[in-house]
Amino acid sequence: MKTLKIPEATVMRLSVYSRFLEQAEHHGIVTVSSGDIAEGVGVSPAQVRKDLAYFGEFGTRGVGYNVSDLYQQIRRILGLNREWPVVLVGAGKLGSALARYQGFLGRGFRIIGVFDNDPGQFGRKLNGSEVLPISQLEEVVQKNGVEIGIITVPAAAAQEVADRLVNAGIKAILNFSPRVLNVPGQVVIRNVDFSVNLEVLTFNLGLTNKHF
Amino acid sequence: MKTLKIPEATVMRLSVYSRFLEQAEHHGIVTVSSGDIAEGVGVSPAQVRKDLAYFGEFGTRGVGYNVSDLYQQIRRILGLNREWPVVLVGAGKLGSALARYQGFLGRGFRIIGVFDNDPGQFGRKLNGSEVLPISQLEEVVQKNGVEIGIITVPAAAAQEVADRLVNAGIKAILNFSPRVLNVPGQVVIRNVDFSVNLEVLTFNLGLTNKHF
DNA sequence: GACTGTGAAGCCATTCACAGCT
DNA sequence: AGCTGTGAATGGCTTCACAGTC
Repeated sequence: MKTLKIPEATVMRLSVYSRFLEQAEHHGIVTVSSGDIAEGVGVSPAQVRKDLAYFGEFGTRGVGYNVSDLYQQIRRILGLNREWPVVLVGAGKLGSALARYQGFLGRGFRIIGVFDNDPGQFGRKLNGSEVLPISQLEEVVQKNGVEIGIITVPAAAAQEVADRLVNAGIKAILNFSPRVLNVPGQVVIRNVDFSVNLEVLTFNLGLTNKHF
Repeated sequence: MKTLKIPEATVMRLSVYSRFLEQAEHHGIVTVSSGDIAEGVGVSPAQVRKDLAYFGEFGTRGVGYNVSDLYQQIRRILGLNREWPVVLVGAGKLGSALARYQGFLGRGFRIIGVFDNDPGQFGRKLNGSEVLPISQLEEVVQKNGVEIGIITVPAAAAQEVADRLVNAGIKAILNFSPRVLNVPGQVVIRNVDFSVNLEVLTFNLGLTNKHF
């Protein structure tokens, strides 16, 4: 089993390519070149080809790529050729918005449980499932073989929730709280930090005046 | 004006360091070493020192960094030593959640206008401001000198909204829609794409079985 | 003794440029 | 002729290792 390391940037771009291809297929386009994809998503054609080359040869020289073939291949590479059950902890504003977000479903993610520690939230309906007490987290995770958890609790509670998710058997966490979380090495974690993103913007806005 | 290029990863880490320092200050800690910061945010001590070195010498050899000094320095570097008015377009679930998110205020961002094209939304109160028709976007942006816009509309409407923001004079956009946006080169753009983040997780979960 | 600041080395990702196929 | 696949070159970020300072 040769484990060639794939750059994370490549994985993120594959996800974007797959959405581009989904659109292209929807528009009835049969074949695209690396240049078409590149233009559509804002990268270089060489980058597109290199990214794909990590995983095999999907195109035809002189022609390009078959849209639906490549789309399916990338979905398979990303692990999207199945449905992924997801639990979400934190039924506040952001958690509720995510639980109702339709974009996840179309890509194979199904939020099967929303948890909170505020009894006032229990039973609230969110897109099919209802808000459950956090005490039921372990049971739901284990009964459904859930591997992915989303954290949308305030910063102060985030580490405790992460520990609990890991203990319940979760293998990957998407963290929306503005906190650096400690998890065991085998657990995959990604942070989506709104303030960091805004601050990259303000830094760049400031560059015009400053001199570093 | 020497314009040394700063890696974007460095800017993102600075934002994380600043939050770590905010916490440290709050706990009454006076001095920290690069190793302390590194441990707190999960990077190497050398990385912390290199990141800071792009901007000057903020520490004392043999001692470390003064917490509140360094905190203020980083805030200045990121452009956070002022308040930034922000407009948000798209008063759906996610937009409403963001408009109410308290974390922004503490870091100097104030959402002064929320816009939508659905008359059913007009007038709804969101944390002080109310939802306005998109036709008033230009006026609010210009009257308040707004430079930052947040897009939380569905994918199909995102490019049109981006064009409109740029036309109104917006200089930086935080895009939450799952779409690659075309904007003029001088406009800074950052994408926060929930699906891409989840798909990086599923890719990594799949790595255990697959062999690339 | 402890810790910063930094050139040099090492590593990783992107771009180039062209051979190879249709 | 057109476009992919890929080794080689480039560029950029991170780590190393140590001189400099307190």
